[in-house]
Amino acid sequence: MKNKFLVEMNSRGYLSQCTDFDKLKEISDKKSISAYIGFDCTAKSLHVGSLLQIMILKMMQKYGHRPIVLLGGGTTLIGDPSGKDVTRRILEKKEIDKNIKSIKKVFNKILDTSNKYTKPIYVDNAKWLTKLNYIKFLRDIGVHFTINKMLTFESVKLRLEREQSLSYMEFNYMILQAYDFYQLFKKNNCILQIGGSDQWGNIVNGVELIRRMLKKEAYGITSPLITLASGAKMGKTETGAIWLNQDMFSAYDYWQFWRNTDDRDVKKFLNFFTEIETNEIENLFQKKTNINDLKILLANEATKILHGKAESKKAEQTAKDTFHGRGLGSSLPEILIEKNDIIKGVKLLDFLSKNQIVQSKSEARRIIENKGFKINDVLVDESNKILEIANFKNGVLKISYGKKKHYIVKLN
RNA sequence: GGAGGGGUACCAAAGCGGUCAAAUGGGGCGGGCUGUAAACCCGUUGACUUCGGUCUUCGAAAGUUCGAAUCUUUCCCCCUCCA
Repeated sequence: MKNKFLVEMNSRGYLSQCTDFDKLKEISDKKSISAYIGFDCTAKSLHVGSLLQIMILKMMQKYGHRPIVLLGGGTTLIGDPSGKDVTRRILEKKEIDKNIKSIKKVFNKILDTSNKYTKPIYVDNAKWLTKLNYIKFLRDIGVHFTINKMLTFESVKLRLEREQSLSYMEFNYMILQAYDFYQLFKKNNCILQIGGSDQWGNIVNGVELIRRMLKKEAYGITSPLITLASGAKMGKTETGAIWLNQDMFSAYDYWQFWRNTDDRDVKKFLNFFTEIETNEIENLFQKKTNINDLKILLANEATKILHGKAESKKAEQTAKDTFHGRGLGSSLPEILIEKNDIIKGVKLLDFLSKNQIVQSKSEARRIIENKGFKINDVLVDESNKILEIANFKNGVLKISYGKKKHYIVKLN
């Protein structure tokens, strides 16, 4: 049962680099192991950029291995310079703790929490990092790191080359991350650290620290950087990030995000973000299944993993109603409005900007001029349009902004 | 420490006394075509507006002028070269 873990990692494309693939395979084939991934807690929610890592943890569970989720309450206090060319905002502990609580929700949704052998363990490195004694730390841990080597790391080199400042605080990040791995190895018998490809240097540091301090072997794996066909960065649109927490990004929007995948990325995404067997995915493509059906499959499966089957079904139905029928989907965002206000007369412009559908009235005007708004599928052709009772059908009205954004307005 | 170059909208970059709410390109948004994709084409991209205009923007502050992104002064920040 356990013996396919690394094989599937590979076939799904989760695997980029590994410190010792054969040895790790040998170990993980034989027994259940624990592996950890660290997550950054700079925001209230993770976004799809972190989803690949979470999928890896989920897959481990399938093969009987135990995921350890490190929510970096300690390291977030410092800020990882990897992949960043500017120092990040420094957060306060209180804010970080709030973020951790919020981020945890997503893991509990995606990962299997019912099996006591593979149930995820949550750790917060603030627990040990904030208690470190500086001198002791330097003597015990610091001796194992040479500045010579640290300077050769990509994250450091990049900053130095561009003559962008790298504070001493940030410079220490990699040591702290290595120390995390050492702690988890010792306390939780965690022999593997997984991370994005930008984490390779940090992970290797941990492996080496463990070898030096404990004379034991630990392992590291990195997942590839996801590249989109368009060349854009995964999960970040101009409008904002694709958040995983439902209160920041609805299940319907999430479903839509996957439904709108570029043709060229569909196969990759099915492998990355669903649990459909690799050879089955291959089959679907062999059979030349309609690409739009595959996108729906992708949206359904991906949404199911994060938001559950019911939400996923609802989103699919809403999409069907909205795009193929003329109905009102139940997952569309709803806006309540007082009946009395409507009787008095509400300017469409005011309504749109007040409810954050657009940023300003000027923007709303422009979009109306560009034929961008519809009320109950009828084009709005005057910018001074006033919402009237007559526009409501059974107390409900649909406003469409472009082809894809729809809002249900209900009388209160 | 010395010499020079520069900070313009989401980004890049022009403008260098009025015709500048600021060329052009990228990105975004809307429309067309389509398949809720890509490519392509068109429009749009500071706010408010009774659609006549009005108000706030070109690193910051002060000044010159009827009038400043453009000139002057001070300050802040970046970059290049030399030591």
